Amino acid sequence: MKKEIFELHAEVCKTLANPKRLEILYALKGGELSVGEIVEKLGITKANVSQHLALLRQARVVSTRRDGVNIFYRISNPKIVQACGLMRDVLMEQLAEGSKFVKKAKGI
Amino acid sequence: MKKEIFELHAEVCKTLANPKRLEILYALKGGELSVGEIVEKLGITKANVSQHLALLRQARVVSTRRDGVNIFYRISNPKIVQACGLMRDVLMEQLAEGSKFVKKAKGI
DNA sequence: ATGATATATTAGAATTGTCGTAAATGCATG
DNA sequence: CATGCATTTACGACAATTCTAATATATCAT
Repeated sequence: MKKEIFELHAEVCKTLANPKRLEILYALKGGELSVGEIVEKLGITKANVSQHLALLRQARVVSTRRDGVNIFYRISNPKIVQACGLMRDVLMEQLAEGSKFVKKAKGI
Repeated sequence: MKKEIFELHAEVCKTLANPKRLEILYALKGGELSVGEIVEKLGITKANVSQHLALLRQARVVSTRRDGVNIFYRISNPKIVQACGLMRDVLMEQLAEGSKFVKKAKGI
């Protein structure tokens, strides 16, 4: 019953489970960008950016708009950004906890 | 600078990017469970559940408590659940959109 | 210490993800 | 229609995941 939901959910997570794709998403947080602009901004190969964008598009995490020669990408749903923000929060808390532990271990 | 953050963030996402691990997480939403209870609840091999739990533990998504022979797992941070909830929302919206499209295509 | 139960770890095979190079497509302009 | 620019696709090499089956560790009771 719910198995398919978990699989779809995992697909979405898989799409977010790559540092370059996350970097692309965060670049798009400020508004839509063309492929070329993303390439320039992140310093990744065009082909590679295109491949990652294809995955993001396929998962409907981003949407596109063509303007002449350029194709502009934008984040489809702000909730994706929210979700990423929460995960980042968790990460930051963990890092803070981590340094606390380090300090504790060092007796500071 | 931020590259490491994106990599850590991707690690967290990778941890969530598996249907069985998501199923485990959702099982733990109702409170802590022992490994055996998870195995029973989800119908996955013990070894496999253990492997998935190891990954979740490593990513600090879950925490453990030993009580005699049993080890109880719980979700470390409620924000993880929140994030998953948002992603699921997006998914549901997409599914709704999808059926709308289907209806449109069929002329209903 | 031995056995019984719960959990964890390991090894190896199959599948999947990533990235680079090169070739291909789409669109605009001369 | 030929050329140039933006983007995508194809394909091969390599790394990472996932599963099963077997083995190992930990705890408790006897």
